[in-house]
Amino acid sequence: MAIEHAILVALSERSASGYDLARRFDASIGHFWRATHQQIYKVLARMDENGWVETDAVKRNGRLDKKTYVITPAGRNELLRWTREPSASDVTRSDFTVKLRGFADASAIKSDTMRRRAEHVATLAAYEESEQRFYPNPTELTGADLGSYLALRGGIHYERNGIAWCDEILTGINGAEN
Amino acid sequence: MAIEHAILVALSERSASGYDLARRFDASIGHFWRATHQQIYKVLARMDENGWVETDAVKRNGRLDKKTYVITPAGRNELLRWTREPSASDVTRSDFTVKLRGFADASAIKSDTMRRRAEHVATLAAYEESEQRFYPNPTELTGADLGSYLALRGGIHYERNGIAWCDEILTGINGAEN
DNA sequence: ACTATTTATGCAACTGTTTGCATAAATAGT
DNA sequence: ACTATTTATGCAAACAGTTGCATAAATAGT
Repeated sequence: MAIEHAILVALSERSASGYDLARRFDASIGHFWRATHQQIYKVLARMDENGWVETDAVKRNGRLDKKTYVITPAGRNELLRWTREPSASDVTRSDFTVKLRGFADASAIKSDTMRRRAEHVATLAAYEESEQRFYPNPTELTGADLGSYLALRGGIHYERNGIAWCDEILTGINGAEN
Repeated sequence: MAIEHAILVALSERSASGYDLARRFDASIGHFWRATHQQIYKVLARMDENGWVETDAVKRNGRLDKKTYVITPAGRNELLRWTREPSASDVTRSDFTVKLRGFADASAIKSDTMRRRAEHVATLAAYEESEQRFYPNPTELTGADLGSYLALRGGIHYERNGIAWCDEILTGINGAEN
């Protein structure tokens, strides 16, 4: 009930092959919804049966056809229907929080926290670069551009928050050592 | 590679039956790892085979035995081994972010955002109450208590961040309407 | 020329998770 | 007394997602 919709959003921005979609999931959409190419191909086939997407398959002698998927009116309709449903609250399945709560090895948690902090810093830098590059005038955005911008802002908030939490964890662990 | 560990953490705090665990997952651990009772029973059986937990089954004539699960030394060992592994970065599968990015219906997104904001406010209030009640002197915490406290702090950060993002989304959408 | 990577698609097997169903005693509410 | 809820466990089917494998042409690097 969900990767379908992520694919519909991607295809509503621009038509793409399964391969293209896999790369777009790796790049931007993957920040909030990861998917492998195998999974994408499987789901695309199902969506084709549902009539949410159409494909113009290009024969390539010997090889499997190259298919570009296009969202259909029925697909846009489904996207709209789903958008109007209240969204389920996202339960972050957090390995790290489980680990922290268990607190089985303080020094291992400390180094893992430092590693994660560095990841957050790197991702934040990438997001902020995108923000500057693609959205220099955020107050003028409308429609899908506004949506993409606000999604990116969510990522920025998320990473900053992650850094602040890591710092608090490190302070807490260091404090307990004395 | 994960619900097992969440159960080990829960059992390291205190032994419990499958039913108890399901309730504890509903209450506190469920904030970062949801699990149904069916899943918990299945995983407990597997963990028993692995020797990570032991059970003292109490015969109850006619009914299924009542089982209390206790973590074994092998279980504690596995918890320690896992704690020392670097944790996978949590990919929040966020329905809402997909929806926001698609931006298929601004007014639906606006009301969904308001609804989510209210949820964040309510959860934050519950977390803050726990914080005051159970951790009045955070600087004095050590070991598992410190871990639980820092996990709770993560939840507080997460909810505050969620509220801030919702506010930004609402400002953005309202701005675009004029 | 040879080699490695990228483009491009997909099946199969496995693991994980959810949903629906079933059972049944104990307890609390009316 | 009757009814509803809570306690307590679990199977089975369906669905979702991951991992491993396979194919093969085009392109880029040495």
